[in-house]
Amino acid sequence: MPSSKRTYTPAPSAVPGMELKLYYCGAEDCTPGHSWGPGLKDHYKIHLVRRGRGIFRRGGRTYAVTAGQGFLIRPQDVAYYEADADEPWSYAWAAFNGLQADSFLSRAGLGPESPVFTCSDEESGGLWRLIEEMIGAGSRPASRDLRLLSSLYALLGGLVDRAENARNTVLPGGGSPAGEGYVARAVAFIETNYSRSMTVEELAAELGLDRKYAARLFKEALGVPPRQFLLQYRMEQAGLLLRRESLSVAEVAHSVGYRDPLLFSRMFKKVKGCSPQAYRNR
DNA sequence: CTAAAGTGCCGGCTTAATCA
DNA sequence: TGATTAAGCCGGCACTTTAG
Repeated sequence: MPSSKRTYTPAPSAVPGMELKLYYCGAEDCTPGHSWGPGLKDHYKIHLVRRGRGIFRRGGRTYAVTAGQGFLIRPQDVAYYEADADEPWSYAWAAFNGLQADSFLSRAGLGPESPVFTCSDEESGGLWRLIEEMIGAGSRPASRDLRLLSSLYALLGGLVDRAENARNTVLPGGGSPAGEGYVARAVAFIETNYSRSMTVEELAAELGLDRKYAARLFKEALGVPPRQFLLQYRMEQAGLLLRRESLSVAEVAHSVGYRDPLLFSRMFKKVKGCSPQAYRNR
């Protein structure tokens, strides 16, 4: 009888650990002035501050972070953080990576330009508990991997909910300026749509705002207009892709939303100061 | 070269604060 | 409590600049 070979190859996203994978987690009551960095990591890491305060620096900006807030370090971010000298923070962290990590974080409104988030007491308590669960998962080896992944998904789910709550509570007279929720959504939209030809008009429609008004809020919050931000973001991504020798410049161009490779090269040179080919050769 | 994007100015609308 | 004023939000219009 001829043997019939039967195979099943799951899609990458269905392989446990490819979509989302926990690297490590922990919690610490820091000593005054305790710091890390400046340095970079090859994965995502979320810190959640339970008590005290400190600073987080990334991309030339410094953020004061206090209890109830958290911050995100992204792969290849040059980051630095330091506990306050008088009221050092106690925080918990979860480090992870995976194909879906970036898109989940975008949904949570956490992008390169918005690495700090603020929770209500209730939200913060819930997220803290999840990290405690992760830390405790080691005591049950049989189900450890499943429990860790489950808690990690719940943690990201909690962050997405938090972003949604923040959006709904952003009203005139509320704590933060009305534009911030919109801007976080705009950044998330750009991060998930940069690889195709997208327009600012489309971005504004996504937010339910007039194009000009959306652009104004964007520039006020981030200092650059939306299209400029999109351009820079595309070129950052292109730079990463160019380091992979296997992709041609034309393929990189298409990957970051350019139909015309010549135009891509022109824009790349404008932003990075050298042609894509020269950039790769370095 | 054209369409899209950015910007300044203006004015309508809503909300909040103040006062008679 | 109703009128008045001030401030912020938001979109229209007209114009210039720039990406594609």
